[in-house]
Amino acid sequence: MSDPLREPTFLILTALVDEPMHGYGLIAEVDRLSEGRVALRPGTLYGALDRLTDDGLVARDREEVVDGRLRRYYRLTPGGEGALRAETERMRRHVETATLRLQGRTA
Amino acid sequence: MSDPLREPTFLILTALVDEPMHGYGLIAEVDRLSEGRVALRPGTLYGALDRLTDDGLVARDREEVVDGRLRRYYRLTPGGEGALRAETERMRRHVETATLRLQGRTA
DNA sequence: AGCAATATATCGGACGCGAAGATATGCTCG
DNA sequence: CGAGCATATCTTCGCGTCCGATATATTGCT
Repeated sequence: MSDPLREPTFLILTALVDEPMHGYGLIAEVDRLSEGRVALRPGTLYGALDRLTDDGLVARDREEVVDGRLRRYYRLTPGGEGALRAETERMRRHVETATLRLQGRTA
Repeated sequence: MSDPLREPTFLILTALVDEPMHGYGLIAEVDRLSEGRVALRPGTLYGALDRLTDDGLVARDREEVVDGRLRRYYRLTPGGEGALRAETERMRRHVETATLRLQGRTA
């Protein structure tokens, strides 16, 4: 398999599951998804979107101009959804493993 | 809070929950914990142990010589256990969030 | 008029990981 | 008995992702 996704990348993909979003909108959505814990920075965001586009996990969607400002939308590709599912499952296993170990805490 | 732990680091801490282990032993234990999915490399392992020691998440334990070879043991510190618990909880939230989104998949 | 918010983008540095290799010892099997 | 493999630690170098900072442009709000 591939490398684990880092936290910002994981949350970007998660945010795009429901519907296409534009970059700046993702900042607010990731903030919401993470309950204020993850504040996406521009450098991280746009770098990640370029990379994910190159890797085929997201794709450029429509463009809109609202209030004279360009919004560039991105959507999750099937490959991106698959990657997110795989990553979620990987994390789920690790959480399970660690939780079990931390419960049986006697040594 | 602090930065997320990367996968190898997370598994090293998890492996040390039960009892102190030496570096080379951790390679086998992480392999087992991850069901063969994560093969810890020497560069990653010893780099991580030095870093985690500096950060106070693990500490040097006893040293043994077995068959003429030195074994340098490390143990999880209270701070290390706390960091592992926090990280596990963080991942658990992300897994939950992503799982919910992926389930309600209609768009 | 001026400042915050919206929206995109780029650049440099930090940091963890992986690949590769160096070094040393002892066990095993042909 | 000798060669190779497993055990055990450690270092160096490059890469990828993220962050901090900065740049630029437009509109809304006070």
